[in-house]
Amino acid sequence: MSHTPGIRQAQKEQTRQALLDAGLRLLDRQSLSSLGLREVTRAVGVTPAAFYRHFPDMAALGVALVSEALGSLHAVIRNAMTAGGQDSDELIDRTVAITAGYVDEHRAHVRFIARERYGGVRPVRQAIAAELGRFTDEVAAGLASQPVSAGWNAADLRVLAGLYVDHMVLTAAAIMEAPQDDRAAREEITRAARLQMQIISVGRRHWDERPA
Amino acid sequence: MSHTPGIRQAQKEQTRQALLDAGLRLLDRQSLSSLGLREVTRAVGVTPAAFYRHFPDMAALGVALVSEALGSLHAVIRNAMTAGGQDSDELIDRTVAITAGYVDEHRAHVRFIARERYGGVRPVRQAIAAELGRFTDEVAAGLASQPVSAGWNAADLRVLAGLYVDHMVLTAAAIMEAPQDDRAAREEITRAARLQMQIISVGRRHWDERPA
DNA sequence: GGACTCAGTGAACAAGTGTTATCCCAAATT
DNA sequence: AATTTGGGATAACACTTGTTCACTGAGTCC
Repeated sequence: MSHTPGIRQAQKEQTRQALLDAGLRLLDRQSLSSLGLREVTRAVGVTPAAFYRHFPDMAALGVALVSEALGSLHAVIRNAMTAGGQDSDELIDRTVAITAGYVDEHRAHVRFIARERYGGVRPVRQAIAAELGRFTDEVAAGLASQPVSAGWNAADLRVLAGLYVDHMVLTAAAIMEAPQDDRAAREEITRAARLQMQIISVGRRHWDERPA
Repeated sequence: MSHTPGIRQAQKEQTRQALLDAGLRLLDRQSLSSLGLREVTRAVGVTPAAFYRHFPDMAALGVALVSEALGSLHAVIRNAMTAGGQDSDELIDRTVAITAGYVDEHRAHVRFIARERYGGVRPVRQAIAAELGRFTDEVAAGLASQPVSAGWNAADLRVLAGLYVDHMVLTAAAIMEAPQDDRAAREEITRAARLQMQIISVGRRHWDERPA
């Protein structure tokens, strides 16, 4: 399908992307449920009616933004988990560093996800939940392939993975909320995030030693 | 101050409360940044101009809702932490049960907090962050008074407390998002929440045994 | 090279919005 | 009993909003 690129499709894709970009930028200071169609088209320099050539409504634009924000993240996660040193602390340090780096490069996307995860637009909430669920599956699969996971069943491993994923999202949100230039605050946040991940990991390693 | 109750103040307080109630109800399907002043006054049956007798703008109403939602929770937390059996699993079960019960009784408030924690209205975000910070302090104080906390310094204990608080908020949000009558889904969520708290608690107990 | 497709235009629509100034009248104060 | 206070009503202000419709003109297809 879509056998011919064509000038036409390229131009359409271009203004579609412009709508997404403008929308994301305008969502800096408000949430999706208050973002107006005219507001977006005005920012792009296009007639309000043109919006309907790309999205049926703002909710659809929001769902497209979810894909844009989270779609490219699967590869990152897989890399981070499978790569390199088995040493737990180093893996944690790297995970937090990757998270922090991702926030710097995709600040607006991170804000959007944090804001709309429990936001006022149902289809967007569902899209985010579905995508985070996929992340959880991938993390669970990664955890399962580690020797420490002996004695864990699949269901419990997914719950553990969910804990990691939620923690990652919260950490990203916290970094994003901190003033961009306040290095001390940022260091404090990443320190806390590392510490929390370490606590969870220790709990995982000593899981079978818990009191009956 | 406010030496006389007076019919006047009582009536004022009454419509103020009506504005808060109507606002909270309307926030079921949208977020604060899209909630209109006229929308709220219409729901109460009052003139738009009357709104200004109680709040300078919608952000102020939002901040008031934060107090209403989280202000009464401090006592609950203190009770839950100090009360009863030292047995860890039982404490966890009770904590999750209390959380679930709270969601049932204050569904709209929980939704509001989850939605606006990273929402589009700065003063509201700050109010929520401040209140959750106070919760974290209280939990940290509670943890400090437990024997298991030997060898933990205050800063790290606060980070651990933050992990518990964030987990509680996420659990409440998850319960709230599940269909109200789907008992299976709800049981699955609370099961996961208990398991996750247990992992964290095991990590805490075995903290000093982690590899150098 | 002529027919067709379709992204974007321009204009009009019926509502909706926050905010202000002025007035009213019951409660509070003296 | 006379005066002041202040919560709420009324009405108007100048905009903004989503959606529709027939249209134009460049890109595509045969």
